[in-house]
Amino acid sequence: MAEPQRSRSRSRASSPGAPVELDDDHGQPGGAAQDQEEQLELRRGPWTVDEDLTLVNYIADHGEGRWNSLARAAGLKRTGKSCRLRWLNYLRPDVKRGNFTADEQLLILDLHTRWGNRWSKIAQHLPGRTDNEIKNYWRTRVQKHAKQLNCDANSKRFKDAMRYLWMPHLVDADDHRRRLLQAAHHHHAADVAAAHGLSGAGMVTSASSDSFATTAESYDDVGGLCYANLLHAGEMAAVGGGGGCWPHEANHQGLWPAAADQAGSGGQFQDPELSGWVQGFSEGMITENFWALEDIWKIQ
DNA sequence: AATAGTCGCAACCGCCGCAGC
DNA sequence: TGCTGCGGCGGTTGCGACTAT
Repeated sequence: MAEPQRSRSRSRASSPGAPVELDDDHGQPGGAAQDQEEQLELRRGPWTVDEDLTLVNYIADHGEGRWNSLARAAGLKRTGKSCRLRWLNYLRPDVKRGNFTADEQLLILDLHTRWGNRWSKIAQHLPGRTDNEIKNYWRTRVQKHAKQLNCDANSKRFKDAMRYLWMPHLVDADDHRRRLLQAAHHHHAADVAAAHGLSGAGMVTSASSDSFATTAESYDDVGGLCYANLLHAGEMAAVGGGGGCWPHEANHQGLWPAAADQAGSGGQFQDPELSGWVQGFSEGMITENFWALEDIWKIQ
């Protein structure tokens, strides 16, 4: 799928943010002299705070769309494309920042297995995440690990490793985290209830530590929603055709073999070259803090 | 403390498809 | 039907931040 690299000049190498002459952008036709004058003024490179404010305020007043005319009307010396990208990837109020949760990682792996590099399509299933962010995640994290395994990220071998090792453990991590959360909630509820001489049943409390609070927020806000998206059978059927082979779904139906089983005899994952890695993977995963992607791979 | 190497992210690029004329 | 402009997409890369030596 990798497209051959196209030769091009990279203007960003010279003085970021400085006005430069556009050499190509069919959104900027080079016909009229006035247009050429405007093109000479166009900026590239990192956005300034003032530019961000201008764009945000303009969109707040007038809404999105018609990016080229928006850029001109707002007085931004940027291409419409640049404005659109900045808004969608960074300024949009619902854009979510920070590390991907285990849920999100799992979802990305799932959807990439199914759709390949259809980043925008994948992003539609991760609320608040942009295709650019997902693409970056894949290229920097996932492909790095594929490289560590000496296989291509798009190869069957790596996909098998993902399907039978990585994804099950991410699910385990979520289950583990869910249990911890429940325990934390229950524990806290019980404490409060005891203090008030009440039964803890049915009480809704916040987690009792910062880490739990963070985890709870990310899980409830993101993971639950993602799972809800994923586990709608109708959607899955529409998405893939034959949803029965859907690893995530199968796992939740109790049909998905555990990684340890795969590492041993009789599993579907029997790549001899990865057997050592698999063994280490299986033996090293029983820890308290194993939902970070990096942790999963560190044990190799 | 200085330097080299690596990583992650923001932003750019060209290509493609669609809509309007 | 062909042309033009635009929005969207996936691929790529420059650069700052971080880490290792």
